[in-house]
Amino acid sequence: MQKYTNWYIFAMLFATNMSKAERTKQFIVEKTAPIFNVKGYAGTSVNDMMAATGLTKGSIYGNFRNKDDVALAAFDHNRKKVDQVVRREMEKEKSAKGKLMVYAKVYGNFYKDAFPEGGCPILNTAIEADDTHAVLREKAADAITGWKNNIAGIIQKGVANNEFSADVDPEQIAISIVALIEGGIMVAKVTGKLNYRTAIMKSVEKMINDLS
Amino acid sequence: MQKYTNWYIFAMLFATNMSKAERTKQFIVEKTAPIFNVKGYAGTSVNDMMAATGLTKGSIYGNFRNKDDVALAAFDHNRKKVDQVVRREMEKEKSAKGKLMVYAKVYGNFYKDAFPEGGCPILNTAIEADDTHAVLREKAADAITGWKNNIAGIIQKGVANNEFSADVDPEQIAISIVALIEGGIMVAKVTGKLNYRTAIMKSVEKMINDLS
DNA sequence: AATAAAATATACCGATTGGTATTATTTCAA
DNA sequence: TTGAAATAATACCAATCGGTATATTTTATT
Repeated sequence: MQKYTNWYIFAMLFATNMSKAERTKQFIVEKTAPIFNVKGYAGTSVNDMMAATGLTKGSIYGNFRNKDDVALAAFDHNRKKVDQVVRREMEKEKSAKGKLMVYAKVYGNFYKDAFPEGGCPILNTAIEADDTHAVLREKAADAITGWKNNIAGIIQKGVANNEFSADVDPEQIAISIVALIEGGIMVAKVTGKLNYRTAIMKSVEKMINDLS
Repeated sequence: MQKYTNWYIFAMLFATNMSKAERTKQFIVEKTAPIFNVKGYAGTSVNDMMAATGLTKGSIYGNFRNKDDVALAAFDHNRKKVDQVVRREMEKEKSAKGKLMVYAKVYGNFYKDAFPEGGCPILNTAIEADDTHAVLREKAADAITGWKNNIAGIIQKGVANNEFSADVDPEQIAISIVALIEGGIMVAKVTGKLNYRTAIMKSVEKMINDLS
């Protein structure tokens, strides 16, 4: 009579539930992520989220506990979007210098679609959250440190195979490249001047070239 | 009978009015400026402004048309605060290199009181306002460009008296120094790591040293 | 097709938002 | 000291805030 064990039924229900829930959750995140990146956390209202998704409060709050949860997921989503482009472009490069130059290219806006609306989510989140939202601030800080470690690792490999000179300080250069790029994004975005961006990216390239 | 002409009475009343009004306006700006710099424009409420000043709405709205006006004045105030420290320190320096190094020193946090609570107001305002508040965005953009011009002018003088080599591009270096410093402030603030800040400021110094 | 559950919509909540009109108080010249 | 103007405090406004409880519709399983 009983075709399925209780365990199986439970598992299927659970799995179905999860996959559907995850689908709508993903939908909400995708639609709200650019808004959080443009208006910021404090500037984005639940009404904005409803307008962006076409869903009602009940639907949104059925999938997320509160605005915070959506904002956190939206940041992760925005970050992943940039990361994917960087990783994809970096795989094409063999040399350490080539890999480092990917950052200058991606953040120098040669790949416009790399960034979500509103610019670099790490930068935006760092500035808004550093004094007001501990969890978001730590997420932004982790992103910075991870990025720095990534660059430092590439530099170290370049030193190891004599592509770069031995007396460079990988950590110092790595965090400086991060700062220069992020500062460049801010400057270029707020002034809207393309030549500012290209000038700063030239400095990034010089910083990389000075390694060898 | 009439000791004073109508014009004189009007002038005195006007002057008195202005000076008193300016005093309370100044008070409101001074007290709210750090809050705008920490919480941002969208994150700062009229209640916050009342709490910071100890004044009521009637008093605040009697001196400012709306929240916008206070925010604009607060930005100018915060900017001036940083500018004053920079200018004061720069007067002590004679050489072009010495003058440029002032930025590394001031923004490298050797003068902690130079910045209002919340960090660099130009950076904070640029990030929040670039997509949401045209007037504030332009103020931030003007600050960036003015700062860049200031640095470029110093470099040009350094080139003119052979302190720097003739083949440097003052504009390119100037905007890059701005970007590196602002990016450095963001990185240092969000991570809280002092060694990040010192590493980045070392790169600023290198950028300046490379001029000669 | 029936049913249970999951997803979404509706309607509402108290609190807070930015802002205003009015009243009370302070300031200051005459 | 007084009277008028300047300033600040009070009380109130509609709108919106983030969030919740309940009702309705969709979805999936047997």
